Amino acid sequence: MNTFNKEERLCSRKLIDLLFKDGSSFLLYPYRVSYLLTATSHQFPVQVVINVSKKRFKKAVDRNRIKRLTREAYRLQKQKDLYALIPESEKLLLLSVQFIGKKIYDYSFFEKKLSGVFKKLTTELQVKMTQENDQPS
RNA sequence: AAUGCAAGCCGUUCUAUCGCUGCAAUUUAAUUAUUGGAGAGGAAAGUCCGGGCAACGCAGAGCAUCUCGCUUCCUAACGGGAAGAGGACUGGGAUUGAACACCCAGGCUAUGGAAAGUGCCGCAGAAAGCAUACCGCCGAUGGCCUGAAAAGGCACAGGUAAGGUUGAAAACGUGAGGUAAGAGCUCACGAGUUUUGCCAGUGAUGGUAAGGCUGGUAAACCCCGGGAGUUGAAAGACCAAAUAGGCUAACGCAUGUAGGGCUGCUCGUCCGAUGUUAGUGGGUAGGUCGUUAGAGAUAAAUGGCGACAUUUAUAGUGGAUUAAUGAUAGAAUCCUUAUUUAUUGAGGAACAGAACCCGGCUUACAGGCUUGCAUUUUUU
RNA sequence: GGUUUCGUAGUUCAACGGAUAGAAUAGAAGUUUCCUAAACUUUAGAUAUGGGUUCGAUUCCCGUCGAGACCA
Repeated sequence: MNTFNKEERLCSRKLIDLLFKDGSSFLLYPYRVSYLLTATSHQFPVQVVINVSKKRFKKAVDRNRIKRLTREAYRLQKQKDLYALIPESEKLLLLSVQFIGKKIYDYSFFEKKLSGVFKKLTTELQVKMTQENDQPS
């Protein structure tokens, strides 16, 4: 299902603080992505926050448009690109997508870049998990 | 018909697919599922004013602080609006040798008081306000000299703001009298201002008669009159587990002492230290309410110059909270550009996004429509 | 969402309502030096913006634009 309702958004203030304090991040223009794996289980495997800086885009119309385009791209791609590649179902992935570009692009641009973000994210996660598995043993 | 100005209104539309947030009905263990219907603005913006609403405070009085300032009306209220009054300005007319005053039109106007007091008015200029007199004028009166006297001379005491240069501004302007020379010192005409009386007007004010006064500046201090308690939905109310211990009541201590509260201050006024017992239950994170039917909207009639008011009828209700109102495809409409002038291709869709709610103000705005006024051209 | 402060040369700061807005640095040109630095001389450069009050505004008043700070 290509849904995107409230359970898939990251709303808890505590979890957001935790994400920005302890999470790791990478940069893939025009996005800055932060992520953190937690042990709590949830209805959906990922909760996401989409973020546009008020300093870069002064007008609320521009900010709204970027957020809507990003959200649309996320909604349509998450099922096959993201959920399929995340291995463990008991864990919850906290995700933050910040837009740091200078201007507004077409929808196709957002679609392409977000799929790139998903690929990079999954590879990084796999590396992390193999490290965690190695350490205790 | 075109152009310009002013006012008002609108400010992309339709179809399909995939989604988001409320609402109603049915349904479910469960916002679980189905169906239906709804979902940004004229400025939602700036946060510049005024309110509603809420909490805190309040025996009461004064001071300070901030703010407003022609009149009448509208409004819940306003620093907003309507209609007027005055003012300087611009254009035209008339008058004249030329202008001012006068008449008409236009937009503008924070417009109480300079006759309570204080300050300031650089440079220039004699002087910027009780005129400390540079040039000039006079020297009547006093002084000195000549002379018998009449008179004349000197320019020493002094008098003088009419004339000169300066400046944004020069002691209200012009003319006459007056005088040694002069001076609103006096008179006539005129300018402004103010007090009183009469007339017109609800009133600001205007007209008129008499009296007084005459540099500017109050968006300098200030004076006069009106208004304002403070803080803002991150206000505030409710729900609920664990832990430190705040508050209330009674008794005791103490006897209104130290200290504290009451908007910034003062007067004034209220509470009032440690202990024991009993009761109640705060902060933090989360949720629900506050939260959307309102000083509402549209239309008609009536009243009013108008802002607006009254009555009747009609239609229906955005409500998110890391924050919904969207994306893609196609078609239509409009604009720009290139090729061509049948057309075809490419690009684009003004300003801008609710955050408790209203009334204003200010600012941004592609394009279109309506009305009024002005100018030009064409036709009759 | 609310409260509040401030805009002056490229930069950091001055300036009772009063001649042409000042200083330090940075820039440009020149002197000096074999060359550079230092030193010296000269020079260009600004009141955020639109109105108003006043004879006169960086300063006073009002409206825009922009930049900060604070309130959980």
